[in-house]
Amino acid sequence: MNPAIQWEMIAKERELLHEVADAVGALMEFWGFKRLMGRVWTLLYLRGEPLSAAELCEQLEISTGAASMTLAELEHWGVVRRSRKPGDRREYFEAEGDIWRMISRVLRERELLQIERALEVFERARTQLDRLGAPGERSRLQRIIERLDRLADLARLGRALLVALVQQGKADLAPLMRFAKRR
Amino acid sequence: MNPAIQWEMIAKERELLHEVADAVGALMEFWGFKRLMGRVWTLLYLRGEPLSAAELCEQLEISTGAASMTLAELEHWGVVRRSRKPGDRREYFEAEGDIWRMISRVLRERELLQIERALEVFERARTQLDRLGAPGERSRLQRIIERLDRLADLARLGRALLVALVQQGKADLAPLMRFAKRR
DNA sequence: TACAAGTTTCAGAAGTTTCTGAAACAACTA
DNA sequence: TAGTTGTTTCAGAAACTTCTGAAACTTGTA
Repeated sequence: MNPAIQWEMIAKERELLHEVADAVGALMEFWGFKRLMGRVWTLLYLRGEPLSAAELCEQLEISTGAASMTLAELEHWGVVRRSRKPGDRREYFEAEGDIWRMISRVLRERELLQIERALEVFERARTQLDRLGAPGERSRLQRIIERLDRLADLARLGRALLVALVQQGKADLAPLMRFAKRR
Repeated sequence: MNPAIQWEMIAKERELLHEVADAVGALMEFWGFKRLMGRVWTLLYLRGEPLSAAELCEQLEISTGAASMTLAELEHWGVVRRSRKPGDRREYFEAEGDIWRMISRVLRERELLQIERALEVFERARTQLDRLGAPGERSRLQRIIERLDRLADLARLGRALLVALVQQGKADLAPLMRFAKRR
C-alpha cells in the first residue's frame, strides 16, 4: 500500500479516537470530574490494550505531571489498572472494561453521599423548626415545614432511584440494556 | 413573650433556613449550577411568599448585582416567577412550587442534550472508523469499533432512562413517590 | 554502589468562574 | 419634567481549578 495513504489512515484513526475522547471528556466534566480523566480513560478503553504513560502524554498532548496525577485519580476510582511487562521498566495502564461497575461505584460513593448529606440537613432542620413554634406564628412556620418535607421527599426519591439503579445494574446490566433498546 | 427570647427564635429560624439553603446550594452546584442559584431558589421556596430582591440580598448576604443576575437565570430556567404588588415599586420573586417540573426541564434541556451530543460523535466516529480498514489492521480496528459500540450503547441507555424519568414524572409524580416510600 | 530510566510531587502559571460595587438605566411619582 | 427608588450591566477583584515543568524521588540494572 502507498505509504502516504497508510500514514493518512493512521492520522485519521488518531483524530477519530481523539474526538471520541473529547466527547467523553466533556460528559465527564459535566458530571463533575476533570475533563482529562475522561479523555485518558476513553483512550485507554478504546485501545483496549495497556499503554505507557509516555504514550498517553504523546497522544493527548499533556505533560507527564498531568498524566501521573490523572492516572492516580483514575486508579483511585478503580477505573484504571496499572501493570508491568516483564523486562520493561515502564508502567502500563489499562481501562476497566466493565463500564457499569465504574458508574455504579460513582453513583454509590459520590451521588448517594451528596443526597444523604442534604437529607440529614433537611431532617435536622425540620425537627428544630418544629420545636420553634411561636404562638402567633404557627401557621407561617407550618407552611415552611410542609415545604421542607417536600424537599426531603424528593431527596428520598432520588436516593431510592439511585439505589435501584445500582442494585439493578449489579444484578445484571442486560435488562436495563433491553429497556434502552425498546425505545 | 419575652422580647429577647422572641428575637432569638427569629434568629434561629433564619439560621435553619440558611442551612437548608446551603445544603441545596451544594447539591445544585454538584449538578453543575451555580451555588447561589440553589440558595436563592431554596429560600424563596421555603418562605413560600414573594420576596423582594433587597430582602434576598440581606438574608443571603449577597450584592444587588449577584441577586439580579441569579434571579434572571432562575427565571430563564422557569423556576422563579417575578411579580409586583400594587402601589409598590419593587419587584417580588416567588419560587415555582412544582419541583418536578423544574427537574424534568433540566433533564430534558441539559442532560439529554449532552448525551445526544456525545452519541452523535460516537456514531460519526464509528462509521468513519469502519471505512478505515487497513488490510493488516482489521482486527485491531475491529476491537476499537466494538468498544465504541459499547460506549454508544451506554449513552443510549442513559438517554432512555432520562426519557423514561421525564415521561413518568410528567404523567404523575405520585407513582415515583410511592416507589421511594417502599424502600 | 552508582547510574539511568521512569514516576511523582508541587510551586506557581494560566485559565476559568463567580461575585462585588459603582455607573448606567428604567420606572414610577409629584 | 425632575427627582427618587429600584434594577441591570459590566469591568475587574477574588477565589478556585487545572495544568506545566523541573526537581525530588523510586526502582531496577550493571
